[in-house]
Amino acid sequence: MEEVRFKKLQELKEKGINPYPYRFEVTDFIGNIRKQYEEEPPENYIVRVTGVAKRVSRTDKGYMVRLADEKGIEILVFTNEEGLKPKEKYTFEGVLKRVEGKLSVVDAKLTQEEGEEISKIKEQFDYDPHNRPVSLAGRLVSMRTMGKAIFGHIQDLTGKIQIYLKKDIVGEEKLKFFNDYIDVGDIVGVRGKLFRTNTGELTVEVEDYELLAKSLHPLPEKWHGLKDIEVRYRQRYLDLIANPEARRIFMLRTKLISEMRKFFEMHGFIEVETPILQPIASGANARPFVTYHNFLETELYLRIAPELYLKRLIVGGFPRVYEIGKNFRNESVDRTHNPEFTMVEFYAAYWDYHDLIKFTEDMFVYLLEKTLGTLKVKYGEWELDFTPPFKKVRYFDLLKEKTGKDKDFFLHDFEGLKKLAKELEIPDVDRMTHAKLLDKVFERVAEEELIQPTFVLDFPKLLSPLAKTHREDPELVERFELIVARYEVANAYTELNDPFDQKERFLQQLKEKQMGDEEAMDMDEDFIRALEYGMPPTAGEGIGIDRLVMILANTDSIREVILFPQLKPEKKSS
RNA sequence: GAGCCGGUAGCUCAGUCGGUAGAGCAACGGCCUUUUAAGCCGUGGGUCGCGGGUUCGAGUCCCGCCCGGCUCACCA
Repeated sequence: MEEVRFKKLQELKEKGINPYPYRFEVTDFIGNIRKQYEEEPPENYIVRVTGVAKRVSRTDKGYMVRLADEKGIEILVFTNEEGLKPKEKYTFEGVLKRVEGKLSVVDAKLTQEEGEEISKIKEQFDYDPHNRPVSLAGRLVSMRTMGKAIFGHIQDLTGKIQIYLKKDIVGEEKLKFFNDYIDVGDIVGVRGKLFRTNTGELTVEVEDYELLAKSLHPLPEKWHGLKDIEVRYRQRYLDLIANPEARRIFMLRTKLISEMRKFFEMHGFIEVETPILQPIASGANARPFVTYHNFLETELYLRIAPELYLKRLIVGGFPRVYEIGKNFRNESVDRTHNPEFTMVEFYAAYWDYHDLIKFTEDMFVYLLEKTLGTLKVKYGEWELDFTPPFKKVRYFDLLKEKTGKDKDFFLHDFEGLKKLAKELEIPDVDRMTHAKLLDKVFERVAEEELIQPTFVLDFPKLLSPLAKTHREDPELVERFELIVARYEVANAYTELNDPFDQKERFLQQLKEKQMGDEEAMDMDEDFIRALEYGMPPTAGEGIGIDRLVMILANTDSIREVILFPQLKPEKKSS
């Protein structure tokens, strides 16, 4: 198949036609053009339509019916009704919605009552484009040749639009060229006028077109798309071409990050960049990647967190900073972990963690309204409600509620805690430090049930070497985690700015490391020195972007929200 | 790292008890000037993930390996 296309490519070159030309004047993105002539139906707009079923197709869940009225105007109906037959007349009641740009009736049910004409409904939301001239470009994703005319769809990131070439307008030669040399998958540019076909679809009547790039490989199948998960990740470009859901998720991700930047800017934060190559990997509990700089003759680590650098900037007098960027952790890869992942970390001088709670709620409300337009998010079986104030619960209150044991037990009865952990069937209990064990027990008994957005407040000090001691309890720190759908989405605290206390905490971490905790933090002497110059009272927070996108996109795999997730290299079979 | 599941045409998938490797879409040739999962007639297309073994005979059974998915263990 590739050979046929390669032959076409050769022939084009022989004809003196460049199959890879330099530019094409585009008047707009396809989606923008469609938006101008297509109105979005209101939420939950119920319609009743009557028409003849022209085709009944099975989909993943139910059936898709192409329904036409007497004038031939068509609408798509998605239904679970069984036994529908083509050429029969039906009336459906359902919700009017655009599916991939086309007006459709979803969740439709058969009804005996009188239905409206399809054309009446479509007129309200699909406008006449009045032969407006356009120049559009995109990938040809389908083609239907009809002798002296050709239909097809071209697609860009923003949408699809039908193109129509007929002999009378485009000319015999150009029509033949399209038939002979243009394939599904090629990038083409078209110039022509917008009109609606007999069935009501917005279409470019092509006056002239250009091949903009030849595609040598066939595209994935148009109906089932690309399902092979491995190919979807390894060749993400194919996934993006073939699967609208993939495009939707990454558009959502882009939108979220862009709105996040706006929100920070609105609140006086400036965006900064701190080193990814760091001589000391500290600021989080994780194993780093190690690399080597030839000229400096030194080992460097890919950062596991930007925290200690961002706080140096607070010392330097930047009162509100944020950084959106990658962190790298050399741990295993699974459904919720990629070796490189995106976090936003932000720090505000003169705030404490109470300010951050409010700020976080405000930010989530803002982001949700800008991206999904709702505070109630469907995630798997659950409906997550982000209406503030979010639930708040103190760390040890939650533990006490679940286990009946109090803070004293967890912090001072190491042997008792071990026994409890064993009862909870936590593995490798005997090899864990006190801090690690406490963390595990909390995860096992408490996080399981934290589905709705919940702030867990006031963590034990031994789990938080960079957080400031709680003003009311020396065994706690002023820290919270925001947990949503069992994921730790945000982690924040009033920052420790006492250099002596900070040094003690690092020393404690070194002890933990010696006791076998590979992820304990390293001492950063210069960071201590920075604190000695004086860091104002400060609050800081990190939000995991990937996990947040997972929740908004309603997916349970981090690989669905990272464009190019890490996979093992493909082995060449040579 | 352990357990379970998967890998068959470009894509989506069938493949019975071990007995000639299949369908739809895509491709190729023909017909067709408002089609839309277009339609109609015809044609070609396979390292059955890789390597070994058992067998007269392996996509199918056995062993090893590669890649992916899920679950578990660790980081978020």
